[in-house]
Amino acid sequence: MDMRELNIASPDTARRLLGCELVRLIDGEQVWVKIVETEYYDQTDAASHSYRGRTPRTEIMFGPAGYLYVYFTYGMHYCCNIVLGEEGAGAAALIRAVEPLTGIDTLMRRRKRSGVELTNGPAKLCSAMGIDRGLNGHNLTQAPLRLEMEPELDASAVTTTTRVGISQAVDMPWRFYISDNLYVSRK
DNA sequence: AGCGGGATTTTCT
DNA sequence: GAAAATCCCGCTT
Repeated sequence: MDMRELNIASPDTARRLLGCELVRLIDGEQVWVKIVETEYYDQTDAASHSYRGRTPRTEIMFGPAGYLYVYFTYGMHYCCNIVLGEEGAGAAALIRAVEPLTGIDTLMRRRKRSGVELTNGPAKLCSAMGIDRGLNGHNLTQAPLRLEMEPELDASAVTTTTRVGISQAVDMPWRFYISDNLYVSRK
């Protein structure tokens, strides 16, 4: 159960992150959340930021696994990924939804929402958890944002679908979510 | 419940 | 100059 499992650039690794936890230290409180929805992107994938090779934005995506890749989009939102694969792979798992476990008050203060609306989307969870440009390139073995590996979920608990919000490579079945989880962005 | 538009800025063509 | 790994609000049905 350690982060070396992230060194394989494969959709399976994005699925593997389901059920793992993120520990965010913010406003003096430890906020624990469980990852419940991910999508896989890599350099061979026309929908991926890494598709056209290294750029200033995608530099982190081409680095070692276990680091956070944060991007800004639609002039307004941040989304975060966990970098996967060996250096140079340009692969990552977009975190699309998480389930809050502790620190819900802290998340509500930042998000100005409650219930599933706290974290049931990639930009929503970044807003709730205070993830922005400042955490781009952050090493997830360290505070203030840590990844905690958990046992792999049984395949029967996971749903696999095509990805959300893209216009290229729309048929790749690279979105994964915990089937019965309320925080999944959409079913 | 579902559709359409606006917000707002980075990135690449 | 246009599109973008999104979200929210208001209007219609």
